[in-house]
Amino acid sequence: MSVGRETRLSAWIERLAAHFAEEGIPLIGGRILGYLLVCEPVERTAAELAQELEASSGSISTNLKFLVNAGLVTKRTRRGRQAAEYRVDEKRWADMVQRRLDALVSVRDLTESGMRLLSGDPQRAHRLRTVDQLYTWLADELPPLWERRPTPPK
Amino acid sequence: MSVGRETRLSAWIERLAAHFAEEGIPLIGGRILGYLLVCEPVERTAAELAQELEASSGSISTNLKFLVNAGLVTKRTRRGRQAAEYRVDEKRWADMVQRRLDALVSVRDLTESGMRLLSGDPQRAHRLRTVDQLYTWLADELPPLWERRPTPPK
DNA sequence: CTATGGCTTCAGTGTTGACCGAAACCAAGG
DNA sequence: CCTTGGTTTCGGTCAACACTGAAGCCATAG
Repeated sequence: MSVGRETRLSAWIERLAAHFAEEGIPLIGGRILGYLLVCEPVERTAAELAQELEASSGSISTNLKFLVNAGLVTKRTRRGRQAAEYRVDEKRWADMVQRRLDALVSVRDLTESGMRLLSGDPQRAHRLRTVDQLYTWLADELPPLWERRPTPPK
Repeated sequence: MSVGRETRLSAWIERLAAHFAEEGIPLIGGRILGYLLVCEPVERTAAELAQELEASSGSISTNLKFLVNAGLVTKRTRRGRQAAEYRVDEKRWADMVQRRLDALVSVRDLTESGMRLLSGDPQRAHRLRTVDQLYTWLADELPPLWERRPTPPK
């Protein structure tokens, strides 16, 4: 006996949330993201999310604020509707990825200033130089590659 | 009146540790890494690290175990020496970076399986498709780029 | 075999952060 | 102005984790 699509999607949402939990995004925040990526219709109110994800209204509020602030979710209010509607802004997903790449590349600033402190003692700088060269290569390669990324039309 | 190089290096170590703390590496672990990158001579015992970094022997032990396990630090024991000596293995730093890139790319497995669940409903899959295309591009580009990385001679 | 120095283990402490649920707050509608 | 439905704020709980320091463990030296 096979399980329904919605059940599978629940499991999928949970896996996605677990992945991002490891990267520092709260579990409920990850669930919201996953749910908003696949729900129909695309917009949901905070109350609907609380019920669907079985989370407290407080947690939903906190995490929605976080996601809106990160740009991944947009909030829309409408005249005549007391409830705000939330939806993912899938286009902004790239921003999040870019932030992660930037974090990697930014280590180069550290290795670079470390190398300056050790200038005049190449012997002692040897270990740090190896690391610095790696990050210098990353800093040279990643940003241009990122720029060549195909942006979705429309 | 200017401060000495060792003082500056202490501050540098602290900045490095702070950076990696944000990425989930314990503060003391980060300090050990930074210190082992620039200390002279290159090898230190756990006791020396504890004194130099003003941390408890327990913390040093735990974090050294963690770093050795991650491959970033190697432990060496010598006949006639009761104290083991630790040093950074700067070559292995690339492994850590690769793990981070892999974590990014691995999201593609999630988006891919999500797309499968939504096959047959392209309308509903639209948001996820946008995200999936981004990670597909990353999965196509990053591994080959990484392979082209110049590995240090010697 | 005993003593010594150093490393690791472990129980305990303090802190951080996610989460909950109730209370306060804020429209919009009667 | 009061009510209603919804959202945000806030105090409190709980679990996870970094860190400490003391006790235990090992290996070496005498």
